Amino acid sequence: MTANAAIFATQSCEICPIRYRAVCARCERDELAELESVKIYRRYAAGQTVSWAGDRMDMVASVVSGVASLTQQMEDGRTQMVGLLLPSDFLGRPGREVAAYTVTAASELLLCCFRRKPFEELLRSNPRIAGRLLEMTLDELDAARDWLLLLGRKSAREKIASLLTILARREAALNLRQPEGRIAVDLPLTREAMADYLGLTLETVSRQMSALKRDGVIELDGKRRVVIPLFGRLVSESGDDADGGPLS
Amino acid sequence: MTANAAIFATQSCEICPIRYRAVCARCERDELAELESVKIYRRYAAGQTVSWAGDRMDMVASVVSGVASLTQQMEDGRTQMVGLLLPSDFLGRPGREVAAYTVTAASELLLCCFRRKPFEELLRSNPRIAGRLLEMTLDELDAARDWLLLLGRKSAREKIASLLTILARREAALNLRQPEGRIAVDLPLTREAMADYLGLTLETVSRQMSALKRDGVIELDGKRRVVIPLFGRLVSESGDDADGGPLS
DNA sequence: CGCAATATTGACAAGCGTCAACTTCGGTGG
DNA sequence: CCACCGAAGTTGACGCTTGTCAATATTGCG
Repeated sequence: MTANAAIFATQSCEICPIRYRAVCARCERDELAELESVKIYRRYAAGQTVSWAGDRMDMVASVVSGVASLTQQMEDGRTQMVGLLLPSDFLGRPGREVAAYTVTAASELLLCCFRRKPFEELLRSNPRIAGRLLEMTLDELDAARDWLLLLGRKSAREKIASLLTILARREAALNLRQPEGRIAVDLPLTREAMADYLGLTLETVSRQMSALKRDGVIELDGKRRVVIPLFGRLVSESGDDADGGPLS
Repeated sequence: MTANAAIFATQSCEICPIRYRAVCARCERDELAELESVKIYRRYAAGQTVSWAGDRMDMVASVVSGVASLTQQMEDGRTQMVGLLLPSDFLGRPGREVAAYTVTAASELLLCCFRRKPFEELLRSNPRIAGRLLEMTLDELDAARDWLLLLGRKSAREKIASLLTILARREAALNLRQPEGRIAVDLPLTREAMADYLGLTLETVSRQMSALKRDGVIELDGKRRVVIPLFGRLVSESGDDADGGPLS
């Protein structure tokens, strides 16, 4: 992780907003105390790069608040987002020296960082942390597989509807609710970042957002806030079957 | 895992072809003996379904030989492959009751199966198995992220070249070699399965295979064997930068 | 040898990308 | 408080890549 990140004073794990969803979720009080002594908070401004593909990676981290994106680039500049990290998600790969992807703060971002080597030691010694990381990695793999379906088989309109559905579900999950009826969703991504997520151009994203608005599926409140008058309607536009699954 | 699979006699783990790559790779002799007493081999014919999305999943398994595919389907029938499991890959998700994807034998397939519940107990008690599974899951997540780039940003021609490159690398890895110069690769997939992997139609796959042949990038020896006169040429057609990485 | 499954090829159309002009937003400084 | 400016977003015209539908060829198996 590179410089320019503001470093903040350590705060108590007990009152941490991601206490029960992050990699430390299963830890007991005494284990938290151990983590607390070695963690470092880092804050990044929207748009700032957290680390470049190819950089040495000496840290792993949890996203405390904000949104980070992982992206991959081809030589000619074509860009694909390959990870969208929301609060409680884990960043970094134990056992890897060199970052495989570029990490960018999509919005203001707060990370809870650990030095990689000591964290790897914890993974070996603490089955609660190792088990939770395995579970989170399996969840991420499932999410990646849904993303494969989105990229490989969905139309531009379905892709947009799917992304809005995902964001609505994650936002609702933080409030321990199911999304339904009329809801508002924050869009922490620019049109270009949405395009990189969806394998589209930003022009196509813009056109399909306009089309969904014209058809009454969404309303725009500024550029970065979307109101969904009827959540079920959006889901049916996404091409997925209704429920959203009993997963997680 | 459903019926119709032939069940074979237990064979020694010591001489297993995937001994040093599978989930059991780090186990010691005595641990292998424990696994040996509970494993069951199952064999499936090409085209046979191993398990349907939504089925109860009471087993997990390692692919011993052959190829299995994981696929996801939309209500209207659009199909996307979301996993291609080759020898040593792990099948199933500890902690999940119900299969999320349909598993099909793409070629003749031999699985080394364990009942899920006892395997979950092993994960808790045996850090060698848990650690290896975490490592394999992280590798799969990386592979899925490369796949996202392929689906989101590559042309049909680049997609085909990428798939052939992946298969060549995996086949070479089994023989502990680096692919280079003139090599032959088995194609364990039909044109339709290739299309499902690549997010294309089978017609586009067929056309691009013909184009690569016309341009001298590949030669066809029957439908299911591809000769690559110059591996580097194929890689440059794939859109990836040369090396293929020091990964794994 | 014949049939069904698999693969190839062609003609055409649709969806999305490209290039370009224009508009809106949001923050800064006068 | 408002005017200005650059960044972000929208819209239009057009063309290319890939999908669709259909006919034909090839393969492998009984």
